[in-house]
Amino acid sequence: MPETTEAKSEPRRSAKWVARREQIIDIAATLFAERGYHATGISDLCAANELGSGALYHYIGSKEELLAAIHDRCMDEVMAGAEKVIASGGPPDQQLGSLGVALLEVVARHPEHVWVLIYEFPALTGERAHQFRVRRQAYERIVETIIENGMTSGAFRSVDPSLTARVWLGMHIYTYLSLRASRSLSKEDVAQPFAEIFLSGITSSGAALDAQG
Amino acid sequence: MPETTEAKSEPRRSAKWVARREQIIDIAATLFAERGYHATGISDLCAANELGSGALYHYIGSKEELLAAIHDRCMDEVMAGAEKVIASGGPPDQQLGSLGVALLEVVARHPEHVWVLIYEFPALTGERAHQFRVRRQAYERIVETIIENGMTSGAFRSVDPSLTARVWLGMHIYTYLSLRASRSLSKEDVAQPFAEIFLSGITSSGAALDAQG
Amino acid sequence: MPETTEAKSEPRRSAKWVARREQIIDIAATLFAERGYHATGISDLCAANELGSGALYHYIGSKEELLAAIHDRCMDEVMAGAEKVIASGGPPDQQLGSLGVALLEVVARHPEHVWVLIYEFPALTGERAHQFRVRRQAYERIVETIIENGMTSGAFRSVDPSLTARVWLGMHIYTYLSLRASRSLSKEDVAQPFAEIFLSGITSSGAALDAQG
Amino acid sequence: MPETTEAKSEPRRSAKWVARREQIIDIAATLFAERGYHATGISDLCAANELGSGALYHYIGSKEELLAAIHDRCMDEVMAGAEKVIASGGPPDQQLGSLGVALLEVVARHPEHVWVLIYEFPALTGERAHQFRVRRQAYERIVETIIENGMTSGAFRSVDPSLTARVWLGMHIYTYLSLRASRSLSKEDVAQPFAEIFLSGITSSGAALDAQG
DNA sequence: TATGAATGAGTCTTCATTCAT
DNA sequence: AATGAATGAAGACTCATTCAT
Repeated sequence: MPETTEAKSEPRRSAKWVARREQIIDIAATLFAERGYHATGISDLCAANELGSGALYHYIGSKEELLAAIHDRCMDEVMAGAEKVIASGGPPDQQLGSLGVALLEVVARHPEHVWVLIYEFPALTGERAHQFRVRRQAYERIVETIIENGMTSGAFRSVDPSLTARVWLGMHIYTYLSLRASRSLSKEDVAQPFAEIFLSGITSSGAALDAQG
Repeated sequence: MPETTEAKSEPRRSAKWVARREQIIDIAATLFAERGYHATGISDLCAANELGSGALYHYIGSKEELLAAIHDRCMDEVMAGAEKVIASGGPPDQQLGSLGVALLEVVARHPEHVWVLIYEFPALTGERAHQFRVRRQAYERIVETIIENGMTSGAFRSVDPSLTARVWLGMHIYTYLSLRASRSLSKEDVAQPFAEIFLSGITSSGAALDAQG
Repeated sequence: MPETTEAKSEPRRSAKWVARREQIIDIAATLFAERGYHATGISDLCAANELGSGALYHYIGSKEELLAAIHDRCMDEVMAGAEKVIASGGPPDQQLGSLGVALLEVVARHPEHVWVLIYEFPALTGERAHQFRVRRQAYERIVETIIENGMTSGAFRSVDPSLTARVWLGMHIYTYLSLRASRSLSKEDVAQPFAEIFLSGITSSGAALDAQG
Repeated sequence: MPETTEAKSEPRRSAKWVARREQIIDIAATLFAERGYHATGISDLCAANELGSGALYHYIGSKEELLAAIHDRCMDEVMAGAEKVIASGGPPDQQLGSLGVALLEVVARHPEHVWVLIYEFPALTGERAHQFRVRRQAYERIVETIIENGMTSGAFRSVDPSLTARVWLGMHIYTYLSLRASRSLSKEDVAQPFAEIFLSGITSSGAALDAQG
């Protein structure tokens, strides 16, 4: 008599459950950053959370969902920061500086999460991988747009916006992470030099560094 | 300065063996870059090489040794290129330009290998992981030294050499790889813009871009 | 003759508790019939009953006890129907017809329960499995006895009583269930044809179908 | 650089591999029939085949594929038998008798396989479940057609072909299996009584049993 | 050189059940 | 009566590696 297949919907969760879940996500981010996603077993996560495997799954759904949660947590904050910067207006060079500060704030707040975001995105599959790519491209587009605006206004010299946006991104994320791995470092130490190097690298002669403190 | 990460008394191998091994390493690099090191199974490698698992192990020793071989292959070429640039002397800004071209040449020649080098180094363990870090630091030191020389000679303004070296590295490797993933791109398209952005970003006012073609 | 498979000193239960338990048993029968006993998890039962797992266990004792309860419920009714038919006497062909109607009435009233009875009895273990076999054999014996009586009285021709009893059983249970799965079907549609096929199949020439409406 | 996803094709297999696989399928059928599909673990299959789990998977693909193989094996033989009977022509009552003998031959040759076929088909999922239903219906259609032909020719009285086909099927499969479970039984012992009961049950008065030996 | 069967520890995940609240 | 977090053994399955041929 096998007939129906019901679709399951996610049950509502208590505040306590949500809090514990976030704790687990953060601990997972640390482990994934230290050892890598594939090298971190469910049993490692259990041990680090002092939870049996069954109880862990009470909170996580699956290992990949955990990875996705780490990604989402960062991306949400990164996008929120970007939107605030865009909303507050100002000249392109100043916007780029603020965007960098906002980005580095997130990276400094959750360096392990960002590390995972950067190095373990190939472990995402299917729809989750797609979603991640879409959001990352949206962010890249924001940077490109500011650069294009700067070119239009004459503040920046003529550059390839897409290539230059990625230079800016690489500088802020990979460089920061790579530095952090070998030195103890605050975002204040780097936001300024990054802005100086990058902005003086793309600013039209004469207009340059005045806006930057 | 090719230095391999093995020590044990290896049996002599025929030229044919060596050639086949290199072929296998290259194919492995492609697969690792496409799917990730952990997601690529021995059976995938067997299929791609049209070889049984026993025969594959004839050539590779172990999966991690294969990964190490990919790393070594890149690093050997990168270090060789760097040494040539250093040996030919010239002013720091010119050296940095040449170093970038040399680096991008390697990346363009073996983009899959470099992708693996960047994204899968956490999969290396023990002595191999250590060796890899040592060599990478040696390269970073070369870049730092050029920057320090430029500061001494007054060509570059006063920057943090270590931080700035990593900006330069990130720009050349991550940025290039990230661009390559979304556009078809030759190294000629990017070496020049990279040099312009970076050098004008760190050059003392007045000295700037004249030396760059 | 309702006999349940439990022995231990059970606490007295309120009428409300008993009512809710029966509700749960019926819902479980539906789920087990749809998806199979093993494929139906406790969490499915919880969801279908809108009850937490703790509360569910308040009523069911264990998953297997639930399965046993489904079995018992059917068997109780089937045996009760059989006893009534035997008690009312009459010639063998007429008794067999009445027995078939009584059996199909139960199957029609609880088709899911019977489906579970037929397809999931291997999931019963130990004493419960034994009890179930004993009761089924008792029913088979009743059918055999009627057939033997018919042979003695000359109404039926000489057949193997055990084999023929099972033909009769298979016809009434499996056939009905199989038909129900593909068509909407009332027991009235089939009780008559079953009796005609079966009785004319075993009746001595000349005596046949007269007794059947 | 994650880009492609290759479709895998089944590798060619040696005769030895195929033979061992069939052995494994047969042993699995026995275990599934004894304990049920869900109650039989991979480790049971390993033990029964004196094989490690890895080696077992070398042959089976998955547990469900094993179940499907058992189903296919039976169905192939059943359908082949049916086609031979159809091809050889003859009057409907004789065809039905031959079909029954052919069916019982398969059931007698692989009783465990057929038991699994009957009781564990709900464990099949997706496309495999669909395929199985399609083939079963095709067989039912063959029986129906013979019955319809008999009605047209006047050999059989007017009955519901679909209902009657299922009576015939239930009689041959469920009844035989049920008998086998409690007695040692050869197909010769039952093919004849089945034919007599069923055919005299549907034959038009006067035409009856003459064709049956 | 090459094969491919075999290994077995290890993977993620599920599940019936219990228990403190 | 009810909740839902926690348990932990067991589930199916994978994988790098070895070895007899």
